[in-house]
Amino acid sequence: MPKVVDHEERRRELAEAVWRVILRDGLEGVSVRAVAVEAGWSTGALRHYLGTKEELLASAARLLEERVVARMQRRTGGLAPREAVRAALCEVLPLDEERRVEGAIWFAFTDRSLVEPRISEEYQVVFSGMRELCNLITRDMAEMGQLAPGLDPAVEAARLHAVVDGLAVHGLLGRMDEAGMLAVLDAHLAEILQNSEAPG
Amino acid sequence: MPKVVDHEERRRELAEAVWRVILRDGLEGVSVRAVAVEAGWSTGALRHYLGTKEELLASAARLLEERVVARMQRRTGGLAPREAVRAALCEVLPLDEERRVEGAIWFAFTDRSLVEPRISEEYQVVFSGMRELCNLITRDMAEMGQLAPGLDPAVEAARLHAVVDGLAVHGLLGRMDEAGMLAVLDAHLAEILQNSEAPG
Amino acid sequence: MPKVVDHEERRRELAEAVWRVILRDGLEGVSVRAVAVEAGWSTGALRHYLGTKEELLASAARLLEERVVARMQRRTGGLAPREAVRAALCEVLPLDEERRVEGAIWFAFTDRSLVEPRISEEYQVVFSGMRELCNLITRDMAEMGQLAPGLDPAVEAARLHAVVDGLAVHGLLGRMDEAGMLAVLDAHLAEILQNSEAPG
Amino acid sequence: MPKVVDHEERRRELAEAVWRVILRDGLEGVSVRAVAVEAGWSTGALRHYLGTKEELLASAARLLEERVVARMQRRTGGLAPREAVRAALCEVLPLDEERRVEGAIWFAFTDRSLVEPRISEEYQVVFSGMRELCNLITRDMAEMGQLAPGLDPAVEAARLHAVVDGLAVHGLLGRMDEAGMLAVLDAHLAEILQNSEAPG
DNA sequence: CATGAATGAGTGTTCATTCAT
DNA sequence: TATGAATGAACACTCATTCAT
Repeated sequence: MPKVVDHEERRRELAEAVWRVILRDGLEGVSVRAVAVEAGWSTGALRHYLGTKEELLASAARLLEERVVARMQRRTGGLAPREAVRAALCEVLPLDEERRVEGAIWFAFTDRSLVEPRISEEYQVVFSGMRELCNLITRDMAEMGQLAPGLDPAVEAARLHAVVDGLAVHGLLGRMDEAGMLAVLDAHLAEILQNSEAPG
Repeated sequence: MPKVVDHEERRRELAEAVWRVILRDGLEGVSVRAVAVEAGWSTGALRHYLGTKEELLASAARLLEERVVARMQRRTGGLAPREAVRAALCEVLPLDEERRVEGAIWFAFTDRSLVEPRISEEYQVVFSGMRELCNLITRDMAEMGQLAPGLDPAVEAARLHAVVDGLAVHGLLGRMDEAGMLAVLDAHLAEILQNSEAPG
Repeated sequence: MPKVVDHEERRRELAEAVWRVILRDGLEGVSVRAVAVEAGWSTGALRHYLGTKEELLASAARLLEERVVARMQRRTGGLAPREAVRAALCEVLPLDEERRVEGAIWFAFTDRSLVEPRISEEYQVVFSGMRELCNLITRDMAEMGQLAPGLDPAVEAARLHAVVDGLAVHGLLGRMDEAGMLAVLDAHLAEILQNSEAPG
Repeated sequence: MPKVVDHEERRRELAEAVWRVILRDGLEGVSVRAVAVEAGWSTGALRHYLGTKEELLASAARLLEERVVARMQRRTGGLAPREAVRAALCEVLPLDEERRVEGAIWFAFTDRSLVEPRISEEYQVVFSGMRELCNLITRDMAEMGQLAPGLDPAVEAARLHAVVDGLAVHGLLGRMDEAGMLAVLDAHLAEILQNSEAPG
């Protein structure tokens, strides 16, 4: 009877090893060997679960989405709609080391997906997930009467997405500090969202 | 008498070869050899003009800035302020093939500068140039009374920059078409800029 | 189960390949590729056993010391002190093909360690081993009353070392034949060592 | 009419440039380019006088002999025989920076001549010059009755040569300081030379 | 005579990948 | 399943040398 191995579990272990390597040596430092050593495996063993370096990185990308989504749910629970929106968006800004690492990985994949269609497919879920979140936000807010009058929810979703991703890029580049990112985000939310505590 | 060679011209040729390689294989695909082949030179010949790979990439980054700035100047001349603003910003959105190419180069360098401080320094001029443009726009508009009331020019410059770069990323990823980008840009400008023809 | 390989054995194989390359092309001719070809391996395979060129050379230097020491022990066993001294010193003179080869290796490393501190460290054991031998000889002879009167054992050790290394150099250069080297060595030993069979 | 150039003068200029490079970057740092830059010439210009790198180094070797001989003559003039002998021999020991550089070059050529017969020929003059000096010393001293009784002038010349070259090697290796070298040299001279002030 | 542009093989090293065990 | 030995091409960079001008 062959040994039973949980492939999915193994892949997650590997993805986490990839992350640790990225944290330590930067994204350029990711090599099959380095990941194997980090995970405490032999180089050959990786091939059973992740055939190529590309898949290795892709698994790290999948982990990215899982982590961000999980953290969003954890941190927006129980919040009022407006605060939940702000909290959710903050989860994709590089406001601390954890999110900076995620952002660097997000960015690396964004770049790669420009020249590698296969990465692009894998990566689509990340982009679409974020766009969907923005759509939900503007649509729900519109339904709740909290979107500023005259704004098109679809256009606003795209604009919000652009603002957030643009801020993330600038933050990752070290050209914008945490306070700066939050100031812009808050200015933007203030503008597109009605003041909810509107009178009686 | 030795053959006379215009070093600056050669460097430009090389920078263009670097661009072609980046477009084809991504920035990761840029190797000294690949650039030499692309330019039709021998590998050793590169050293006369660009000593290291770093310089090679830096020259490609400089070319980017030169081109965008030149085109902005060409296309905004003679326009009214508000139209000039829109025209200038459009020059960094991937609205046609030429700008898509530039955007891909911009993106590659943005990504790379995240993990390579040296690239980061060389690349700074690109980021700073764009940020400065945004600062000029919001400050001038504020001085002309065309910035919407209650907005902080500095924050708005950062927000505008974020919107534009975010749009560029989404456009480059093929997740947003030209019309979409323009719709968001126009929505944004409409919101932050006063209608100037609003007298008594 | 992976192929089992004796790393130490491999390193010795490699060290011997390094020797052959040094003998053929000089130490300057030692390249990772040349050694790989000489050993009949692929370039990449070397990295399993000897990570860098430095380690490659170091292993060749270690082999030198091992061989000379082993031969000295083998050939001085059972000899009377004075004959043992002569026999030991003869082991570092290029008196036959085997010792000429070793001498060439010794010389190459001596030269190289002049300009490369790292090599120098690795090579120290060779120099120190020989100096220690000379120290032992003069000290023991002094204790046995066989050192010529008025001589300082420490200075004599250094002088003996100089004579032997000088002879080795001249022999390696082909400027001195075996008989010449032995004549000088014997003259030197005759001078510094008392005639032991000198009683009443 | 072609420009008249003193080739010999040029070669000397180059040899001195080679020396400066050796002093600055070590012997490994000698490259055709480095020498050309140091001499203030173009790389191509070297070819007119010194076709290959080998010739470049050979010219530096010739300079070596000239310098040592000139210094010996300068520093032994007017000295009593015994002091002149000591002074002459000191000129080939690495007792100061100038002589250390000479020694390093001497050693490099000694090494090279082991594997490159052509260098060997060029280098012969250096070895033979030194051996001849030693022969002169022991023969003259013997004729003057200052050689210790029972010593064979020819063997003693070879021994003296070996001691001096051995000391030079050890000094160059940094394993023997100036005082140590002089102590050994003096011990050796004391032993082979009669005390001259020993009348009746 | 002299230039310096140009060549292309060479350096040590790293790497993703393959495969016999 | 799992190992790690082995491959060989690729990397940036250096170099002695050639040659058109």
